[in-house]
Amino acid sequence: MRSDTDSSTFTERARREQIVTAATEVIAGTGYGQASVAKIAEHIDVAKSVVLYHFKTKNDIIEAVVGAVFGAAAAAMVPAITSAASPGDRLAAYIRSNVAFIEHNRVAATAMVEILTGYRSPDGLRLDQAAAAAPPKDAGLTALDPESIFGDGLSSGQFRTLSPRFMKNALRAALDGAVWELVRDPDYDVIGYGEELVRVFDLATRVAS
Amino acid sequence: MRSDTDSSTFTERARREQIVTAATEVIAGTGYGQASVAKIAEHIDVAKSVVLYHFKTKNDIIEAVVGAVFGAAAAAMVPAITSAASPGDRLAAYIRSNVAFIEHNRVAATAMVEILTGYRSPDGLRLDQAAAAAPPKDAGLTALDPESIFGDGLSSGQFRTLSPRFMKNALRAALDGAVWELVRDPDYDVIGYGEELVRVFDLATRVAS
Amino acid sequence: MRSDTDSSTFTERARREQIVTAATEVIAGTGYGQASVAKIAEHIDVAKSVVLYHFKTKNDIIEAVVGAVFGAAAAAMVPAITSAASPGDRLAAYIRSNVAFIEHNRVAATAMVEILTGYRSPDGLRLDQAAAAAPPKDAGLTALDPESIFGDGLSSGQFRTLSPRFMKNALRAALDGAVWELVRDPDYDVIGYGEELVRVFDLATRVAS
Amino acid sequence: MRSDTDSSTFTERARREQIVTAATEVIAGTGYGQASVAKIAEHIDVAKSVVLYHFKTKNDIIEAVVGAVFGAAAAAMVPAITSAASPGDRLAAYIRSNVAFIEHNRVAATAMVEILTGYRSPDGLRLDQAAAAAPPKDAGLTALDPESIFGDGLSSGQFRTLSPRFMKNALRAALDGAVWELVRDPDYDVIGYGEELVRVFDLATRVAS
DNA sequence: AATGAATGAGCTTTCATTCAT
DNA sequence: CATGAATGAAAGCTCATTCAT
Repeated sequence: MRSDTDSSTFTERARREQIVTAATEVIAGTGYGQASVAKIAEHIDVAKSVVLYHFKTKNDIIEAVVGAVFGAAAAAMVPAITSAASPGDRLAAYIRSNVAFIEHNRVAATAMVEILTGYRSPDGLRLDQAAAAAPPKDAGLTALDPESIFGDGLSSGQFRTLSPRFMKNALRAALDGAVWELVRDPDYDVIGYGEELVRVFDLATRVAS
Repeated sequence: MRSDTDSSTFTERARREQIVTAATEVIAGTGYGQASVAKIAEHIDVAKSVVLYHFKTKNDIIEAVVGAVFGAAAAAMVPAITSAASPGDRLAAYIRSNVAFIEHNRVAATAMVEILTGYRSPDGLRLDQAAAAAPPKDAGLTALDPESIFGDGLSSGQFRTLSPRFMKNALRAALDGAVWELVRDPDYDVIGYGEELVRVFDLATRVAS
Repeated sequence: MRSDTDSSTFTERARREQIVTAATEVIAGTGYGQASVAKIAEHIDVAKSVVLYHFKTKNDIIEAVVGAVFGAAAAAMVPAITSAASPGDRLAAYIRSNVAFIEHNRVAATAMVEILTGYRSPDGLRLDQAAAAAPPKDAGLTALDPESIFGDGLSSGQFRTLSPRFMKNALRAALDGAVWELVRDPDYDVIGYGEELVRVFDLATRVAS
Repeated sequence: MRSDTDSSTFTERARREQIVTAATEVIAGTGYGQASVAKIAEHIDVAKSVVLYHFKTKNDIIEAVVGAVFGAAAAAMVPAITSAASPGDRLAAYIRSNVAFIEHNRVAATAMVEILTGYRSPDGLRLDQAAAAAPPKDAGLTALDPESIFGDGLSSGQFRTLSPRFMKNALRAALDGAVWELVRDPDYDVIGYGEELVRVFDLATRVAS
């Protein structure tokens, strides 16, 4: 259980992955507050200690889950977004790739939102607040901040006069809301919802004709 | 120890109200997960038993908080909404009255979203899922379901062709998102955010000219 | 379980006393390291939670034990010491009252020494190191510091030239050693040992004739 | 994995020695209670299993540490003591060689007292109690029992009438106390303390003139 | 109406030890 | 020889809930 980066066995990596998956499923299934190390262990039928052998603290597990989901989301979304030319196309690509990710990764997406709303660091901070004090993220992630898309559209005159921050907040909330809706109704048409969002934000950003 | 509305003395009602207020503040302050009965009791400097004497279980407290906040929101929003004539005006009134409520009832609004995301019934259900199986709500609350506004606008031809459910989901998510943003940044301009939302949904519902 | 000073019920005080006694016995019997909250509770046949209901943390229990034993020791020793006139008499009174206390409070004395050697604060400090940073103790306790006795004898010329600190260290170690010896051999003649110590320190402090 | 002395390769012996040293340092540094097998292994950057491969149980490690320290102390003290002619000289040599050992082997001495006060065998016995039931020690160690020195001085009339056992207890306690003092204050003048002890025990054993 | 006391279930975490490789 | 993996036992602690007064 070295914490060095390279010295991980195959078995080790497999177990970690298994635990992260289990944690994701338990969090998505029972909510962040109810997800205990014991439940995660039970989920894959190993002793509680096995989980803590591979992760040391519950927090480490959560961080691993967040990293995995965020990484997967970025991998799925960034290419789609960066290949779009205009801010309008980028916005549509952002929305479509995000709902596509949600549709194809329901459990992961649900776990993510659960963590985002339920997690508190020992100091009482939320995940995003705790992350705000973190080192500068890698450049690719800028593509994942819709505020920059709205900013680009505004400064290039391709969007109407709008507040990038407000628009970004509304968009992120609407997208995260898709996950909650999916939890309520497993047959929810997330893709259709996404298309409606594309239309809404297209109409809402256009310059008056 | 009646939870029914009748047969309650004045003292009884006062205490319950006090406890509900305390619970609201504690939940908003520390998050749903960290809000224990003990902390609520401590907040108003009474014994833990006093709280459970008046409410029997923690879930009862939560439900009372939800009822109180929901009632207050309805009282603030319904008049504004029903006094608007067209669907477009009703939509704007809905948004404006909602952000106004959030702005003037930060604590209550925060507690509400905390509960919405953090609460699970003994069977693992969320509050909204649990409420879905509840008796039909009173008629006035229909005004509070934005889906009907979008439906009206659609059928009367005053709105473009759109999906009332998707639009409602997007709007509710955007409005709930304002609360999270307020939690992150106490100086967040919720009213300004609401005005941007009014614009967005106006542009996004208009029939093409 | 108010933490206010006065508002303690009779039952409350009785239980606390019972728990402190139990803790003292368990510590003396099994050593500080082995004394768990569970063992203390089991010792008086109550649930573990009962103990933590009355004391909140294990540390609080230890502090209560230390306070009780130290208080009892002070009550037994201070009068004897202060009623002695000369430094020589005070020294003898110190030794005799201390071994008498040990003889009549074997369990408490053992627990005390166990704590003194085994306890570590969360920061890794020993009890005496942690206490060193505490507010000035009450005046009566000065009598309990043998260093002052040696200092008085030295400055008044009634003792030979000696190092008060070294003498105090030797004396305290010799007295604490009596407790360890008593643990090894329950029939150990502590009083006799004390008399030999009185002789040793009399001979070792006299001015050369 | 032999714990016997024979049939051990060079590597084997080297590892055992390394582990014993590590254990000594960890115990001295963090206290007996906090010294885990994991910490010992980490201290020399090997896997926990390596430690337990060479020692089988934690108790075995402790015993090895005790044996090593005791052996080193004996090697340092016995020659000095046996080369002294009279009981009085032997006593002084005993004290001086002991404090010298402490001064030059702070870590080992600290570990020793930590173990002496903190260790309990599986049956709850202390190390000395457990050792009491052990086979007769080798002859050289008699020199290390100060009781024999006091006994000799008494029977040869070179010491005043005294109780060899009480005197031995007082002396051992005073010497062990030096280690605690050194832990509290790394600058403590152990040698000076030893000289004071030599004086004290000289004055306290002399026949009245 | 109020509350002190008690309790069991559950939480995260540490640890010595076993075992297969 | 060495080690990664697994595990049960136990630790300190929190909490909702029950009960007698």
